[in-house]
Amino acid sequence: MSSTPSCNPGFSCGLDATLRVIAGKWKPLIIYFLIQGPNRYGELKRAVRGVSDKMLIQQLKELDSDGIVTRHDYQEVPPRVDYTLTPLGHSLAEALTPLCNWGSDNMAEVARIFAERESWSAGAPGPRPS
Amino acid sequence: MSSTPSCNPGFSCGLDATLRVIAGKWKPLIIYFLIQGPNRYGELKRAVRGVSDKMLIQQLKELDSDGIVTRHDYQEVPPRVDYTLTPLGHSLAEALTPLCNWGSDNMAEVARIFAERESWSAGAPGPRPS
DNA sequence: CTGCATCCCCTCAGATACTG
DNA sequence: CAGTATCTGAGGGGATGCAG
Repeated sequence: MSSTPSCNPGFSCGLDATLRVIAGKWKPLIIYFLIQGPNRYGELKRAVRGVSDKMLIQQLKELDSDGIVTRHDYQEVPPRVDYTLTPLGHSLAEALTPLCNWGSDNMAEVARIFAERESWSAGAPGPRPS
Repeated sequence: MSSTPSCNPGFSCGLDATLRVIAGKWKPLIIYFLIQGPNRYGELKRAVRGVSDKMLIQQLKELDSDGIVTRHDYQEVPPRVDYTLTPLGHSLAEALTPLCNWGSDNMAEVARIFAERESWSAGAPGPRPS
Protein backbone atom coordinates (compact mmCIF):
# COMPACT_ATOMS: atom_id res chain seq x y z
CA MET A 1 0.00 0.00 0.00
CA SER A 2 1.00 3.58 -0.09
CA SER A 3 2.27 3.81 3.42
CA THR A 4 5.19 5.87 2.18
CA PRO A 5 7.93 4.15 4.11
CA SER A 6 10.51 6.38 5.70
CA CYS A 7 13.39 4.89 3.77
CA ASN A 8 12.47 3.00 0.67
CA PRO A 9 14.47 0.37 -1.10
CA GLY A 10 17.32 2.02 -2.88
CA PHE A 11 17.01 5.52 -1.58
CA SER A 12 18.74 6.56 1.58
CA CYS A 13 16.73 9.76 1.70
CA GLY A 14 14.66 12.12 -0.34
CA LEU A 15 17.66 13.93 -1.70
CA ASP A 16 19.03 10.66 -2.92
CA ALA A 17 15.88 9.95 -4.86
CA THR A 18 15.93 13.39 -6.41
CA LEU A 19 19.52 13.07 -7.44
CA ARG A 20 18.79 9.98 -9.43
CA VAL A 21 16.37 11.95 -11.51
CA ILE A 22 18.46 15.05 -12.10
CA ALA A 23 21.78 13.31 -12.37
CA GLY A 24 23.84 14.52 -15.23
CA LYS A 25 25.45 17.68 -16.34
CA TRP A 26 22.46 19.21 -18.10
CA LYS A 27 19.23 17.99 -16.62
CA PRO A 28 18.87 20.63 -13.94
CA LEU A 29 19.45 23.35 -16.50
CA ILE A 30 17.03 21.81 -18.97
CA ILE A 31 14.32 21.46 -16.37
CA TYR A 32 14.81 24.95 -15.15
CA PHE A 33 14.74 26.52 -18.58
CA LEU A 34 11.64 24.55 -19.42
CA ILE A 35 9.69 26.19 -16.65
CA GLN A 36 10.81 29.61 -17.79
CA GLY A 37 9.28 29.38 -21.18
CA PRO A 38 11.18 28.05 -24.13
CA ASN A 39 10.12 24.60 -25.04
CA ARG A 40 10.96 24.03 -28.65
CA TYR A 41 14.02 22.00 -29.27
CA GLY A 42 15.84 24.86 -30.90
CA GLU A 43 14.98 27.28 -28.14
CA LEU A 44 16.20 24.87 -25.55
CA LYS A 45 19.41 24.34 -27.36
CA ARG A 46 20.04 28.04 -27.49
CA ALA A 47 19.21 28.42 -23.82
CA VAL A 48 21.47 25.67 -22.61
CA ARG A 49 24.54 26.91 -24.33
CA GLY A 50 27.34 24.50 -24.80
CA VAL A 51 25.22 21.41 -24.96
CA SER A 52 25.52 19.22 -28.00
CA ASP A 53 22.58 17.89 -29.96
CA LYS A 54 23.30 14.41 -28.85
CA MET A 55 23.30 15.26 -25.20
CA LEU A 56 20.23 17.45 -25.35
CA ILE A 57 18.23 14.77 -27.11
CA GLN A 58 19.53 12.09 -24.84
CA GLN A 59 18.79 13.93 -21.63
CA LEU A 60 15.40 14.98 -22.90
CA LYS A 61 14.62 11.39 -23.72
CA GLU A 62 15.59 10.27 -20.26
CA LEU A 63 13.56 12.98 -18.63
CA ASP A 64 10.65 11.89 -20.76
CA SER A 65 10.89 8.31 -19.68
CA ASP A 66 11.26 9.48 -16.12
CA GLY A 67 7.97 11.27 -16.32
CA ILE A 68 9.45 14.72 -15.94
CA VAL A 69 8.74 16.08 -19.39
CA THR A 70 6.41 15.24 -22.23
CA ARG A 71 7.54 15.26 -25.81
CA HIS A 72 5.15 16.52 -28.41
CA ASP A 73 5.94 15.96 -32.04
CA TYR A 74 3.73 17.94 -34.40
CA GLN A 75 4.83 15.74 -37.26
CA GLU A 76 5.06 18.72 -39.49
CA VAL A 77 7.29 19.44 -42.33
CA PRO A 78 9.85 21.69 -40.96
CA PRO A 79 10.20 19.47 -37.94
CA ARG A 80 8.48 20.94 -34.96
CA VAL A 81 8.77 19.39 -31.54
CA ASP A 82 8.27 20.80 -28.13
CA TYR A 83 8.82 19.61 -24.62
CA THR A 84 6.67 20.49 -21.66
CA LEU A 85 6.99 19.74 -17.99
CA THR A 86 4.61 17.25 -16.47
CA PRO A 87 3.08 18.17 -13.11
CA LEU A 88 5.80 16.13 -11.52
CA GLY A 89 8.43 17.90 -13.53
CA HIS A 90 6.91 21.23 -12.71
CA SER A 91 7.17 20.62 -9.01
CA LEU A 92 10.74 19.50 -9.47
CA ALA A 93 11.55 22.67 -11.33
CA GLU A 94 10.17 24.67 -8.47
CA ALA A 95 12.34 22.79 -6.04
CA LEU A 96 15.25 23.87 -8.18
CA THR A 97 14.50 27.53 -7.73
CA PRO A 98 16.31 28.03 -4.42
CA LEU A 99 19.42 26.55 -5.93
CA CYS A 100 19.21 29.03 -8.76
CA ASN A 101 18.75 31.87 -6.34
CA TRP A 102 21.65 30.70 -4.27
CA GLY A 103 23.81 30.79 -7.34
CA SER A 104 22.64 34.26 -8.22
CA ASP A 105 23.17 35.55 -4.73
CA ASN A 106 26.61 34.07 -4.38
CA MET A 107 27.76 34.26 -7.94
CA ALA A 108 30.43 36.81 -7.17
CA GLU A 109 31.72 34.68 -4.33
CA VAL A 110 31.71 31.53 -6.37
CA ALA A 111 33.32 33.22 -9.32
CA ARG A 112 36.04 34.54 -7.08
CA ILE A 113 36.77 31.14 -5.65
CA PHE A 114 36.99 29.55 -9.02
CA ALA A 115 39.08 32.38 -10.34
CA GLU A 116 41.55 31.96 -7.51
CA ARG A 117 41.74 28.27 -8.07
CA GLU A 118 42.64 28.85 -11.65
CA SER A 119 45.12 31.53 -10.87
CA TRP A 120 47.20 29.52 -8.49
CA SER A 121 48.04 27.32 -11.36
CA ALA A 122 49.28 30.39 -13.17
CA GLY A 123 51.56 31.42 -10.36
CA ALA A 124 49.57 33.41 -7.87
CA PRO A 125 51.41 34.77 -4.84
CA GLY A 126 48.90 33.22 -2.51
CA PRO A 127 50.05 32.56 1.04
CA ARG A 128 47.44 29.90 0.99
CA PRO A 129 48.58 26.34 0.71
CA SER A 130 47.51 24.51 3.80
CA MET B 1 19.62 42.38 -6.02
CA SER B 2 20.74 45.82 -6.87
CA SER B 3 24.32 44.75 -7.02
CA THR B 4 23.63 41.31 -8.36
CA PRO B 5 25.21 41.06 -11.76
CA SER B 6 22.85 39.63 -14.30
CA CYS B 7 25.19 37.23 -16.01
CA ASN B 8 28.74 37.06 -14.85
CA PRO B 9 31.79 35.64 -16.54
CA GLY B 10 31.42 31.95 -17.08
CA PHE B 11 28.00 31.41 -15.68
CA SER B 12 24.93 31.53 -17.84
CA CYS B 13 22.71 31.81 -14.80
CA GLY B 14 22.58 31.27 -11.09
CA LEU B 15 21.78 27.63 -11.43
CA ASP B 16 24.83 27.19 -13.57
CA ALA B 17 27.03 28.67 -10.89
CA THR B 18 25.53 26.46 -8.26
CA LEU B 19 26.01 23.36 -10.32
CA ARG B 20 29.72 23.98 -10.58
CA VAL B 21 29.95 23.82 -6.83
CA ILE B 22 27.81 20.79 -6.22
CA ALA B 23 28.90 18.91 -9.28
CA GLY B 24 29.71 15.34 -8.56
CA LYS B 25 27.90 12.31 -7.42
CA TRP B 26 28.20 12.87 -3.69
CA LYS B 27 28.50 16.53 -2.87
CA PRO B 28 24.83 17.32 -2.50
CA LEU B 29 24.45 14.41 -0.12
CA ILE B 30 27.49 15.38 1.88
CA ILE B 31 26.38 18.96 2.21
CA TYR B 32 22.92 18.00 3.20
CA PHE B 33 24.01 15.51 5.81
CA LEU B 34 26.38 18.05 7.21
CA ILE B 35 23.57 20.44 8.03
CA GLN B 36 21.57 17.77 9.74
CA GLY B 37 23.99 17.39 12.50
CA PRO B 38 27.31 16.33 13.70
CA ASN B 39 29.81 15.09 11.32
CA ARG B 40 32.87 13.30 12.10
CA TYR B 41 34.37 11.57 9.16
CA GLY B 42 33.02 8.23 10.28
CA GLU B 43 29.52 9.56 10.75
CA LEU B 44 29.55 11.05 7.35
CA LYS B 45 30.72 7.87 5.80
CA ARG B 46 27.91 5.95 7.39
CA ALA B 47 25.39 8.53 6.27
CA VAL B 48 26.43 8.64 2.67
CA ARG B 49 26.09 4.99 1.96
CA GLY B 50 28.01 3.55 -0.86
CA VAL B 51 30.71 6.14 -0.96
CA SER B 52 34.29 5.00 -0.79
CA ASP B 53 36.88 6.56 1.49
CA LYS B 54 38.73 7.94 -1.45
CA MET B 55 35.71 9.67 -2.85
CA LEU B 56 34.55 11.03 0.46
CA ILE B 57 37.93 12.49 1.25
CA GLN B 58 38.29 13.88 -2.20
CA GLN B 59 34.89 15.54 -2.30
CA LEU B 60 35.35 16.91 1.17
CA LYS B 61 38.65 18.38 0.14
CA GLU B 62 37.08 20.08 -2.83
CA LEU B 63 34.24 21.44 -0.77
CA ASP B 64 36.81 22.76 1.63
CA SER B 65 38.74 24.57 -1.03
CA ASP B 66 35.47 25.87 -2.41
CA GLY B 67 34.70 27.48 0.90
CA ILE B 68 31.70 25.31 1.60
CA VAL B 69 33.05 23.34 4.52
CA THR B 70 35.81 23.73 7.05
CA ARG B 71 37.99 20.85 8.06
CA HIS B 72 39.03 20.60 11.65
CA ASP B 73 41.68 18.12 12.62
CA TYR B 74 42.03 17.64 16.36
CA GLN B 75 45.36 15.96 15.80
CA GLU B 76 44.55 13.36 18.32
CA VAL B 77 45.17 9.68 18.50
CA PRO B 78 42.66 8.07 17.62
CA PRO B 79 42.34 10.45 14.74
CA ARG B 80 39.51 12.82 15.11
CA VAL B 81 38.46 15.09 12.31
CA ASP B 82 35.24 16.87 11.72
CA TYR B 83 33.78 18.98 9.01
CA THR B 84 31.49 21.91 9.48
CA LEU B 85 29.62 24.06 7.04
CA THR B 86 30.78 27.60 6.48
CA PRO B 87 28.08 30.27 6.33
CA LEU B 88 28.22 29.95 2.59
CA GLY B 89 27.89 26.20 2.83
CA HIS B 90 25.07 26.54 5.26
CA SER B 91 23.04 28.67 2.92
CA LEU B 92 23.72 26.23 0.15
CA ALA B 93 22.51 23.37 2.28
CA GLU B 94 19.31 25.24 2.90
CA ALA B 95 18.82 25.73 -0.79
CA LEU B 96 19.07 21.98 -1.09
CA THR B 97 16.17 21.40 1.24
CA PRO B 98 13.37 21.72 -1.29
CA LEU B 99 15.10 19.16 -3.43
CA CYS B 100 15.18 16.79 -0.51
CA ASN B 101 11.55 17.40 0.20
CA TRP B 102 10.66 16.85 -3.39
CA GLY B 103 12.37 13.52 -3.25
CA SER B 104 10.57 12.56 -0.09
CA ASP B 105 7.22 13.64 -1.42
CA ASN B 106 7.62 11.84 -4.68
CA MET B 107 9.72 8.94 -3.57
CA ALA B 108 6.99 6.44 -4.26
CA GLU B 109 6.51 7.86 -7.72
CA VAL B 110 10.19 7.91 -8.49
CA ALA B 111 10.74 4.46 -7.11
CA ARG B 112 7.92 3.16 -9.25
CA ILE B 113 9.36 4.69 -12.37
CA PHE B 114 12.76 3.26 -11.72
CA ALA B 115 11.31 -0.09 -10.79
CA GLU B 116 9.45 -0.27 -14.06
CA ARG B 117 12.51 0.65 -15.98
CA GLU B 118 14.40 -2.15 -14.33
CA SER B 119 11.63 -4.62 -14.77
CA TRP B 120 11.70 -4.41 -18.52
CA SER B 121 14.76 -6.50 -18.31
CA ALA B 122 13.10 -9.01 -16.03
CA GLY B 123 9.93 -9.26 -18.04
CA ALA B 124 7.37 -7.74 -15.77
CA PRO B 125 3.69 -8.41 -16.41
CA GLY B 126 3.09 -4.73 -16.09
CA PRO B 127 -0.10 -3.22 -17.43
CA ARG B 128 1.87 -1.47 -20.10
CA PRO B 129 3.91 1.63 -19.25
CA SER B 130 3.37 3.83 -22.28
C1' DC C 1 47.46 8.02 0.40
C1' DT C 2 49.19 6.86 -4.40
C1' DG C 3 48.92 4.29 -8.66
C1' DC C 4 46.53 1.86 -11.88
C1' DA C 5 42.62 -0.27 -14.45
C1' DT C 6 37.93 0.64 -15.66
C1' DC C 7 33.67 2.59 -16.91
C1' DC C 8 30.54 5.98 -18.11
C1' DC C 9 29.64 10.76 -19.53
C1' DC C 10 30.25 13.97 -22.69
C1' DT C 11 31.99 16.27 -26.94
C1' DC C 12 33.03 16.23 -31.86
C1' DA C 13 31.99 15.45 -36.45
C1' DG C 14 29.07 13.74 -39.94
C1' DA C 15 24.56 11.97 -41.83
C1' DT C 16 19.35 11.92 -42.70
C1' DA C 17 14.61 13.65 -44.17
C1' DC C 18 11.86 17.32 -46.03
C1' DT C 19 10.72 22.09 -47.44
C1' DG C 20 11.06 26.90 -49.29
C1' DC D 1 21.48 26.09 -50.13
C1' DA D 2 19.50 27.04 -45.52
C1' DG D 3 16.93 25.51 -41.48
C1' DT D 4 14.80 22.02 -38.05
C1' DA D 5 15.07 17.83 -35.15
C1' DT D 6 17.31 13.55 -34.53
C1' DC D 7 20.56 9.86 -34.76
C1' DT D 8 25.20 7.40 -35.16
C1' DG D 9 30.00 6.39 -34.39
C1' DA D 10 34.44 7.48 -32.59
C1' DG D 11 37.15 9.09 -28.96
C1' DG D 12 38.86 11.65 -24.84
C1' DG D 13 38.62 12.62 -20.16
C1' DG D 14 37.03 12.55 -15.85
C1' DA D 15 34.97 9.90 -12.26
C1' DT D 16 35.12 5.66 -9.58
C1' DG D 17 36.93 1.76 -7.14
C1' DC D 18 40.50 -1.65 -5.89
C1' DA D 19 44.96 -2.92 -4.51
C1' DG D 20 49.64 -1.81 -2.82
